[in-house]
Amino acid sequence: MALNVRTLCLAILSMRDATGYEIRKLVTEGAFSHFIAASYGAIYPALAQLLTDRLVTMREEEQTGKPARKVYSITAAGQRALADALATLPGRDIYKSEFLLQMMFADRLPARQLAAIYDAYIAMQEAELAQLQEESRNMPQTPGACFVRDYGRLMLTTVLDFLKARRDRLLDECARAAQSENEEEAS
Amino acid sequence: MALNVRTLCLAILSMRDATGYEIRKLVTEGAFSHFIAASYGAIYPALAQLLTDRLVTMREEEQTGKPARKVYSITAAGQRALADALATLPGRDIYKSEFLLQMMFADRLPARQLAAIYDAYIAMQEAELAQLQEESRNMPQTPGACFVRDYGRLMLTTVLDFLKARRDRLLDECARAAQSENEEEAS
DNA sequence: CCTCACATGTAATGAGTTACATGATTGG
DNA sequence: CCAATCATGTAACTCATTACATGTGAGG
Repeated sequence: MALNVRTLCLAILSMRDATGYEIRKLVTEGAFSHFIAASYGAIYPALAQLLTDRLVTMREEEQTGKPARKVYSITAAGQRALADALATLPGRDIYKSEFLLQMMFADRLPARQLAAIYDAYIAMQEAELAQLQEESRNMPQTPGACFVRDYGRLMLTTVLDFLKARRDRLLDECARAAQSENEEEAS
Repeated sequence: MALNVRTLCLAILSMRDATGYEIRKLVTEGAFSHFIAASYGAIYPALAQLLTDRLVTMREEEQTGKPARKVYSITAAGQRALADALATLPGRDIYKSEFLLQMMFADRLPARQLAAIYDAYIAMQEAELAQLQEESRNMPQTPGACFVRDYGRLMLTTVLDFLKARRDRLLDECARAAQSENEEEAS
């Protein structure tokens, strides 16, 4: 079985108790955000499912005003299910990059736009690196977490170096390619 | 509109005419395979849609025995639609890594299994790099294609260096963590 | 005053995967 | 003789996203 939101919730709950809201935060802004995604519409039903399967338990904490927090904890059965799921994951990555597709056709894009897309991507990666740095401070120091953090840091700095080094060359080559294409059309 | 199979087909057809079968090969084994995925069940309907929208044309080439090849070509309207789609892509990457999730919980995995997962992943990345190298030879030499190829090469070699350098350290740390956890349980 | 953060959840919708169905030719 | 390659396509199904629905308290 491939990675799904249920397994993801189980994994997070194995580190600490959490509410659906907190899980979403971890997944969108926390240590997991760099290699995983999940929305409310997936997380809440997943937690409900885990509860009926008795892989987690839930306690409600009343609050004034806000709806009661539903804090989930993993059970022993959940720990076993997680270990099992982790072990049987096919372990293949899914990488979909709109940016690389755009770059593949860089010479078809108007020069102005290409530069804009490129710089926006650099900014995105830089933001991601900054966030990773931020997270590193209040992150559990398990060997796995450190490994993943270092992995992310290396990848991001490598990408950024490459992007910055190659920027002008790419823009230049694309300008030339567009020019020679125009000449061909004219002839 | 985010990246979908229709846009992907259009993009490939803008480089050269192709059949659905050929598009799938490009996407699973070719230059696009490193940052995109699509199955028959998505490609054939996408081509049919593009045809009714007149963004591509189709000619059948009869063959003895096999079903007729349906060779698709992009139209002028298709070129425009592609340029438009490429320009308006949000340009965000989707990266889902089961491997990194597994690594996040490396100390929970049996040592034997962790090593197996790790080495299998290295082998996978190595295969991917070899394939990229292979492709490079009969690849179009546009600035975009070269950029993407160099990008992929750099990322893969960087990952591989990291994975190989960190292997023994990770295994060691996880063994220690597992040991101290056992001691805690015993006390 | 308005927006953000907190906090839960559902329903409609979309997009693509998996598995099936069919069938000839070629190479080991 | 068996597996792989070529070649098209459909239907059932899974999975998750988006948008909606609801409501308070705090801070600028």
